[in-house]
Amino acid sequence: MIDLKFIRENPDVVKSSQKGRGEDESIVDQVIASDEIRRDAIEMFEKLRAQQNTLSKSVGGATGEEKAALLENAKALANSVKEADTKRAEAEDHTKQLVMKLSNILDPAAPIGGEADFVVLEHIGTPREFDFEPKDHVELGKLLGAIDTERGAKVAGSRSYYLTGSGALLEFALVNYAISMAVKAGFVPVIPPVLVNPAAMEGTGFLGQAAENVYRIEKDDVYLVGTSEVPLAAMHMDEVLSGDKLPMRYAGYSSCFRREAGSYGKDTRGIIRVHQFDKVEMFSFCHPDQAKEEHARILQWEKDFLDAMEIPYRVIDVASGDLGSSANRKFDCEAWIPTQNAYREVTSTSNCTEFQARRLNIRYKDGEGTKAVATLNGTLVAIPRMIVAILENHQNSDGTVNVPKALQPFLGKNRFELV
RNA sequence: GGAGGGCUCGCAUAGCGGCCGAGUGCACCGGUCUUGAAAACCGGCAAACGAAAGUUUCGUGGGUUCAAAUCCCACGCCCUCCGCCA
Repeated sequence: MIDLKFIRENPDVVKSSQKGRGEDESIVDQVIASDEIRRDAIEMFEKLRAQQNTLSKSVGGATGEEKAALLENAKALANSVKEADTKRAEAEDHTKQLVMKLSNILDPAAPIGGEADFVVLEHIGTPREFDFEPKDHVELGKLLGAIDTERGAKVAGSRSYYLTGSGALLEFALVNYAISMAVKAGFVPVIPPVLVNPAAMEGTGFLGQAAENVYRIEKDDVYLVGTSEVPLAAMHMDEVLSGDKLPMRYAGYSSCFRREAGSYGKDTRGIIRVHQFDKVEMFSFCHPDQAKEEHARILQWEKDFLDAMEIPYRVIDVASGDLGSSANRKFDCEAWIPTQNAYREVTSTSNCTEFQARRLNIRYKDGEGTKAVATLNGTLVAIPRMIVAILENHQNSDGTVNVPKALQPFLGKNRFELV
């Protein structure tokens, strides 16, 4: 949610941001018109209410005829108050609905355009030259007894899989490495609920355009989260944080559930795009003035992780049209996937500035008052995609796979053998 | 799933339909006193919007009333007991 006052004072900024995203800019004028009605309605209501309060107080002290007369007046006034209150509520509701339609204001530095208009910020590492035909992760997963997509489909449908043997061990190693790295960096490790209520889902912005990708358990009115960003952000919903404790950083480990509606036919082979996976997510509540620096730090931790996995990757500055509605800027790390001859997204970090916090009512307090915090999120490791990257990049001609040095202590071996 | 109890300012509690945005204790902040500290005493201390007047907030939402923390209804959460259960 964008600050209403900001919209009122800077309509052009909001409009050009909407335009940059390819979204409706006329909402801005609608908001401003609705806001005027809203403010008038509030003023009207508050005036009448003040009158009513005074009058009501005098009724208590009065007696006899005087009291009867006062009551007469008070009754009439009560009706106008009720009417004015209804109008006020409607106007506030209407305005809020409009404001909620607006996406976060773009960082002016974000590239403008659609999915293909990203800017490559840097390349790290060099894609390996194979002196044999590299196998893809599905084949390697079979040879190593690490991934079983066939039985996954049998039991749970398409885009489902079993991680077995080395695959399961690799997940534990990745998670352990990620969590120990996060703890060293000062993150509080968290195992959050993955079943959340509508307020949490709505507040983090996943019931808008992203709603079709969310699993909902209708009977109990709860949702399965697609990322622990949801429970981590909502953890401090309706709270006032103390300014001197910022930034507050959490590393959440959870399963993530995604319907993947609208991605039929995309990445149907293997475990690049699945309905359920585990992920370690970084989340930070920070001072709005420091959000950009924090964003850079989170990106650096993502890079550190990929460096440790010894995987070649590039960092892109995601274009405006491809940002989530809460993000004002987003960087993706894309790992080199040899058999696809392409870089594919493995981690992603978004700066949501105060947008998400306003929706969730999360503020901080310092000497200057109480204001919305900034929230940022970033993937430390999303298991399946990292497994794909590791298997494909570190494979040997016989199908065995070398374990990156950083993971060796967690696995107790330096190579995954064939089964 | 069944039965009961509860949700008020950081914590603990008081609260008769109007004198309650709300008392008390603890904690906290400032001061006096003290070589320093403790104790004692004095003062302050919920939040949001607003330039201010003022408005809103006693779990949430509705209702009754001129007037609701206080009465009524629904929901949520917490606690205790029984049943079931990893």
